[in-house]
Amino acid sequence: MIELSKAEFEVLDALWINYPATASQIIERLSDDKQWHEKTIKTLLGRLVKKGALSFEKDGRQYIYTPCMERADYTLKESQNFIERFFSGRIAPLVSGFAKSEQLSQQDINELKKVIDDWEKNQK
Amino acid sequence: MIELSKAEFEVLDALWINYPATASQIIERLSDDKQWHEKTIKTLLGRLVKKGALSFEKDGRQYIYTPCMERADYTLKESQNFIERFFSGRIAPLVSGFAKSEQLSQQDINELKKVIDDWEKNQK
DNA sequence: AAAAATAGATTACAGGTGTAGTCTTAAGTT
DNA sequence: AACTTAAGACTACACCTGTAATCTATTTTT
Repeated sequence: MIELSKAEFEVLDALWINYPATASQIIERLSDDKQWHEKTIKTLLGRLVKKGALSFEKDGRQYIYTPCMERADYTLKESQNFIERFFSGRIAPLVSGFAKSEQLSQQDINELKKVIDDWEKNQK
Repeated sequence: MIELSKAEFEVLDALWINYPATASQIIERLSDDKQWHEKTIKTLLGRLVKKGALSFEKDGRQYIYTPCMERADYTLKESQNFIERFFSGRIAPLVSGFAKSEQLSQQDINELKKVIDDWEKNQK
């Protein structure tokens, strides 16, 4: 699995919003939430390319970036990893922790029920 | 929130198994799964103390360590953080990702149902 | 008592990370 | 044509991390 740092992930996440995209577009998207210097983001783009998380094509002297993987695939792997490390690979204890500390809303519950429902339909 | 590295967490996790405990006990516990050198573990214990994750009392020239927080509290915070970063704070998409990629067993489903059930009882 | 083992403290060191600054070169502007 | 701007490449640098080795002082052991 490609290992990304927090900051690298956030840059990739900005690209996932819509791609392919240029560095300036990505910088633009990140400017709302982050106070990152343009140079910082470019460094991170370079590192992402080096790690194989992004590819690019040249357009004049600009690069047009594209992610090398889908967000859902990446987050799934990260989730598995996380749940393995903290909950021995079982997902219910994580949810249970949220429930016990009142972190679950009725909406969360409804969504979870739907996930379970869909899963069960799929088993038939 | 105290930020722990992967290795630091694993050392703390060995202490959570049973505490208070001495460095040698922790080293002993970790020896099954890890090929860490004794010195490595002691370095990590030192860093955990410095970060405020552990405290200790002296017993002769040994230290007797105790975690400064509970495992459930720590993992809850990590979970919140994780879910915030990858799923905008909503838990269902994480579970849904597992479901879609066939990562859920019947046992997981049963456990999740129980969590939901308990939650609903608690609402009444 | 001298020697050896051991506890923790201090030091080491390469690779990752956050956060840019400087360099080089090409494109746009005057 | 000369000047300025902007794109990416390269460099920087402190702190974190994994992974110990060495130092110092105290117990054990012989």
